[in-house]
Amino acid sequence: MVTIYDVARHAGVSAATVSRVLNGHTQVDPTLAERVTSSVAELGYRRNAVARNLRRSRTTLWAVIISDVENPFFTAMVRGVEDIALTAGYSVVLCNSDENPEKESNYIAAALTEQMAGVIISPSSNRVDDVKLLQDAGCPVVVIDRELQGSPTDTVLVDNEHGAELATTHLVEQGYRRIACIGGPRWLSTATSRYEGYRRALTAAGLPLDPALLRFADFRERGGYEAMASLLDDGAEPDALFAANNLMTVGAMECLVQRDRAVPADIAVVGFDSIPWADLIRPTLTTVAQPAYEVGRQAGQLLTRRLAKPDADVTRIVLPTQLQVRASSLRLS
Amino acid sequence: MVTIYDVARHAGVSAATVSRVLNGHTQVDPTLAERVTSSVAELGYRRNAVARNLRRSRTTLWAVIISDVENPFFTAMVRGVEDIALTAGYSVVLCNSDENPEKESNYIAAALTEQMAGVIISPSSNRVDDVKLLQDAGCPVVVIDRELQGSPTDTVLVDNEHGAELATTHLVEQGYRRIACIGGPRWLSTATSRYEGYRRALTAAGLPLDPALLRFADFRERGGYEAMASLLDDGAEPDALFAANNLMTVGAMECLVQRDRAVPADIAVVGFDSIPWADLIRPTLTTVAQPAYEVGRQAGQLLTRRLAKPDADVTRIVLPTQLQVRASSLRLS
DNA sequence: TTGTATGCGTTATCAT
DNA sequence: ATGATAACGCATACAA
Repeated sequence: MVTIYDVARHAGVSAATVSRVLNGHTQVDPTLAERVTSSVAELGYRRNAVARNLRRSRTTLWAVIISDVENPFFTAMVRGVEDIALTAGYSVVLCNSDENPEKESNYIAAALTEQMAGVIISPSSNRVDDVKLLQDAGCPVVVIDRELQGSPTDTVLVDNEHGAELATTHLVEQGYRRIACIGGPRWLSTATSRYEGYRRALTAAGLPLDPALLRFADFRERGGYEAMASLLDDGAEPDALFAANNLMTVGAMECLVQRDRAVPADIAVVGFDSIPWADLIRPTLTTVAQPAYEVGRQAGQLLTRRLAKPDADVTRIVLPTQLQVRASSLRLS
Repeated sequence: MVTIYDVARHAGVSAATVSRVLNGHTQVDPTLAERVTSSVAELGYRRNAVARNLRRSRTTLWAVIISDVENPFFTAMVRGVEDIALTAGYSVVLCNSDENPEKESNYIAAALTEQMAGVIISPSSNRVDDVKLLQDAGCPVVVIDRELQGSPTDTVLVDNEHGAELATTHLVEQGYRRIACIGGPRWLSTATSRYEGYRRALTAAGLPLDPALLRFADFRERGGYEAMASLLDDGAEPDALFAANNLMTVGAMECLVQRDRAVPADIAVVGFDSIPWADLIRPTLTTVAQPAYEVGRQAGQLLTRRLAKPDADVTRIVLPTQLQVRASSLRLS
C-alpha cells in the first residue's frame, strides 16, 4: 500500500504538506501543491479512510436500517436518503433488519462500533432500548416511518391515521357496510394508527366495529393471504377490505383470485401504500399513496441538520398521504 | 469514549489482556477473563472497529454494488449475498449505482479507500477499468449478473442466451411469426446474450430477422414503454413480443394496456426475469425465471472462498433459467 | 499466561 | 507556509 509518506518522499515535501494539499483546508504553495498532486497521480495513491477516520474520530457513513429490502416502499425511501447523503458528502450503508429485532440490534451495535456518523432507522420493534443506546453514545438518529415512544427523536412519518380514515370512508361512501380490516403488528405505530383511522371512519359512519371482520398479520404477503383466507373461511362475509400495507394487500388479492372472488363485485379492496405496476393488476387497485422518496429525503435532511447542530430542537415531520381511487373499490351499479 | 485502556485499568490488567479476552484467540486465566468481561459490561465498553481495522489492515465489510435498487431482481440477489455474508462474519454495504458508470466509479473508489474486504458488483458499463482497479489493489471482486471482458474474474451469471432462446421458441411454437424483441443496452452482456438467444431461435425456426421488429432500450420501465410505442407506431405489426428484462416488460405491457391492445389476442408477450405479484397481473405473464437469490448466494460463497484463498482458480458459475408459461403467451384457439 | 512496547496511516498541534 | 511530532484505539511481537 502506498501511504502519505511515500507521496511526501516522492514529492520532496513533508507528510503534513501532502495532507494539507489533499484536504485543502489551509493554504499551501502552488509549486509544492503541484508536485504533490502529480506524485499522487504517479504513485496511484489513495487515502486510507480507516486511518483517517480513526484520527478524526468520525466517519462519513450513514447507516440506514430498514425493515424489509423487498418492500418497494423502503427501497424508494432509501433512494431519497441516498440523494441527500451524497450531496452532503456521506455514503449510505444499507442494512436490512428483515422485521427481526435481533438482526436490528446487531446492526445498531455495528453502527456503533463502526463509528457511523449517523443512523436512519425504521424500527422493527417498539423497544426503545436500541435507539436509546445510539443516543446515549452520542450517535445522531432519525426514526422513519414508525413512531417510537420514549425518548424524543427526530422523526419522519406519514399521516397514517388520516390516510386509513380516507380509505375506509371511501368504502363507506361506495355503499359497503361489512368492511373488513387486515391490520399490521400491534407493536408498530403504523399499524395502530392505520387501524385507528379505520375505526374512526366506521364510527363516524355509524357502523359497528365487528371483531369478526378484524385480522392482524405481519405486514408480509403471506400474512395478508392467510388473513384473507381466514376471513373467508370463518364466514365473516365481508363486502369490502381495507388492508394496512402494500404486501398484505397483494397477499389478500392473491387469495381472492385463487378462490374466484371477484373484485370489487364480491368484495371491494383498498390497500395502504402503493404497489409498483398497479396499472397492470386487474382490477386496478385503489390505494393510499405515501411519499416514500420524500420521506427518505426529509430524513436525510434531518440527519444533516442534526450533524451540524447536535443540540437543535427535536423535529417531527408528518407528510400527507393521498387516496388514489382505482377500480378495486368502486361500487358496480 | 471508553477505550480498552479504561477497561484494563478497571479490571486491574493490561490492555493486551483485555484484547485477548475480547478476541478469544489465545488462552487467558479464567479469573482475569471474568474480571475483564464484567468490567466491559460495567463500563459499557464497545470496541472501536475503526481502530481495529486500521491495526489489522482489513475490515469485515463487503461492498455490494448493484445497478438498480428498485429492480426486484437485485434486491432478491442482495438477500442471497447477505445471508452468506452474515454467516461468514461479514456485513454488507449496499451501493446503488443506478446504471450510472460515474456513480459506479465513485463507489468503487470508496470501496478502496474504505478498505472493504471484498466487492460484489453488477457492472453498469463494460469498462473493465474500474474492476481492474480493484483487482490491482488486491481487493477481491466477484462480478454478478453481467459478464465482463478482459481480466478474468470470479463471476456468477445465468444462462441468458438459453433462456431467451426458450422464450422465443415457445412463441414460435405457439404459432407466432412476427415476434418483436425489445433488447437492452448493447454494452451489457445480459442484453447481448438475450438478443442472441432470440436471434438463434428465429433462425432455427426458419424465420427472418426483421429489423423493423427490433428495438433497444435501457432496461427500465419507461424504456420498455417507449420501445413498445415505437413498435406500434411504426407499423411493424408484431404478433408477439420478447422483452429482455422485467422492467421493460412492465413498461411494454403498460403501453399495450393504454392502447387497448389485448394480450395475447392482439399480441403475445414473454418477458425475461420474473415480476413480483405476476399472478395478479392480467393476463398472467409468461416469463423466464432467474434464480436471483441463488445468484447472490453463489456470489457470496465465491467471495468467501476468494478471501480464504486469494490465489485460487478463477471460477465462472452459470445458473439455469426456467421458462414459466402463463397466459400472456398462449395462442387463443 | 501476562505485560510492555510498537506501529497501523492519518490529521492536527506546535514550533519554525 | 512548512516540517517534526504526537495521538487516535487497537492488536500483536516480543520479553518476562
